[in-house]
Amino acid sequence: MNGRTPPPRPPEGYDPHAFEPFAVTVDLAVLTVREERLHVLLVQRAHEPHAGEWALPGGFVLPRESAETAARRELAEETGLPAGTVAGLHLEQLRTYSDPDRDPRMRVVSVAFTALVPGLPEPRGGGDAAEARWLPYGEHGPLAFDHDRILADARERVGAKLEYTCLATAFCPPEFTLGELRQVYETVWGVELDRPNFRRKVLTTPGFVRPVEGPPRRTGGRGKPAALYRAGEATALHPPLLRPEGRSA
Amino acid sequence: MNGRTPPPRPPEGYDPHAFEPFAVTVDLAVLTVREERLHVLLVQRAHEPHAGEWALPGGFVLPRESAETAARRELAEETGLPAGTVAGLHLEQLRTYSDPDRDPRMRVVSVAFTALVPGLPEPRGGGDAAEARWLPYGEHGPLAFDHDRILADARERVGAKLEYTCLATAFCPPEFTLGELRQVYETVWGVELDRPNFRRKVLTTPGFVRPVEGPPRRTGGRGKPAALYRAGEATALHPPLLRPEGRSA
DNA sequence: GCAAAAGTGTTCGTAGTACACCCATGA
DNA sequence: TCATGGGTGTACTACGAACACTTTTGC
Repeated sequence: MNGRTPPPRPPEGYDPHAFEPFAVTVDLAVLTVREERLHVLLVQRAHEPHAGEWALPGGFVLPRESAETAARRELAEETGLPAGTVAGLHLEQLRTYSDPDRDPRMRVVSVAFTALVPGLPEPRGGGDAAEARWLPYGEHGPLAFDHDRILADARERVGAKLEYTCLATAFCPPEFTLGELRQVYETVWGVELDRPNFRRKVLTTPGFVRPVEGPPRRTGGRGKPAALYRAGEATALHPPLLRPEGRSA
Repeated sequence: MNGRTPPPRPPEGYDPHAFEPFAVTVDLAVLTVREERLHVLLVQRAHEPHAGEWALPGGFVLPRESAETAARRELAEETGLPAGTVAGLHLEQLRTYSDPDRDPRMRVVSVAFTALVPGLPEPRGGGDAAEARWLPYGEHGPLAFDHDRILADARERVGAKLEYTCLATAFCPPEFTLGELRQVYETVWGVELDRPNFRRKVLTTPGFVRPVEGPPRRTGGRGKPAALYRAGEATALHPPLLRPEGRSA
């Protein structure tokens, strides 16, 4: 709670400095879609424990910061993106991991976030990480700490949220084609979607996307140029866009 | 993160005792349905700050506990339910609240949980709370700290989860009628559902409920006795059971 | 012309909606 | 007997699934 006076149940007369304190950190599962594959932003650890292993970016929450603020700050530092850009990114709290033994050094409670980013801003390994890179989801060895678990939770959450929210546009640049949007669903879900039906579904959902007025069109390689759209004002999808397995399972 | 070595970005050479530490607590939004209304378990605070005000039950996470463990322990203490019963209750992490100023005394990060309980085990105000009571959702003044926000988040989450999970059975006793199950949906969503359609939907969803073999029937007052069911093995609802507003909004 | 992707149209089946109606019980 | 809630049946409608077909580009 934080409810009753600090002396809660066990320590009668709670002294903040009395016993080993908790550290609070944030971990970031930063996902993007590139080359028809889901990619994760990972950093290579410079120090023990788990030195040399890949891990999720993140860091300590500062004394006067909320976890959300800390997450955005870390994201900006790790990716090298300008603060203004980071401020607009979709960042969402995933859950908190609090196993007493998840970090061998001390008691660390970590608030995990999921961030969805569009383009492919190649990270510049900044900060204190030895290296930061986009790696295809699953094509990295086991991650440090319990980060495999966090990453799996993030992927599952994102997949589920695509069904009933307009979240997919967070993976796309400001202006995108319906083909690109469909790519997001197909990549995250690992399925193929019927193009005509997907198009109808998206266009008939009020507020999901908004056509860009000027008739600019953009080519995605070869084929007919596609109309451009922007994200609409809606956040929820009613009715939802279920993954194909949902119908059979 | 918990990623790199303790000295993360800011504190060069992280000393756990160097500056004011974080305290980590759990807050519990314990919900139940009784008398066709959604009820919340609240405790009356015994000490400052917010002495005398209602608050969500909860408490500090102990040094060797995970947040989940702490939540179950607190739940058992506050409700007076036997540990075995509490072990089987549906407990789910909601989110973590980390605003630096949410507790005036010190820096407290709280992991909030939602618990869904069936019957009406009248709490015995145990523990250190002055009093613990079930109060109808909304019929309590403003809660202490940011507990109004937590409670609202919990209700919203539960309402949404009823749509695509089998969570509703967590509000019911081990054996229940379809009328009782429908009551859960109607109470949480605040709508009326068509009885015949609800029945079909539930019965045709594989694994949602399982009929109790022996033809025991139970009366819910007057009217025809209803068949009894138990929760099935399924956890997800495919396709979902959308709230009526979902179709029009 | 051919391949590839966008965009339009149509058919079909499933599932949700809105009812009407019968059944079993308590007062 | 009536009120109340359980249980069954049915017609209507909406929406997703599947697929045929046209259009516009690059090679």
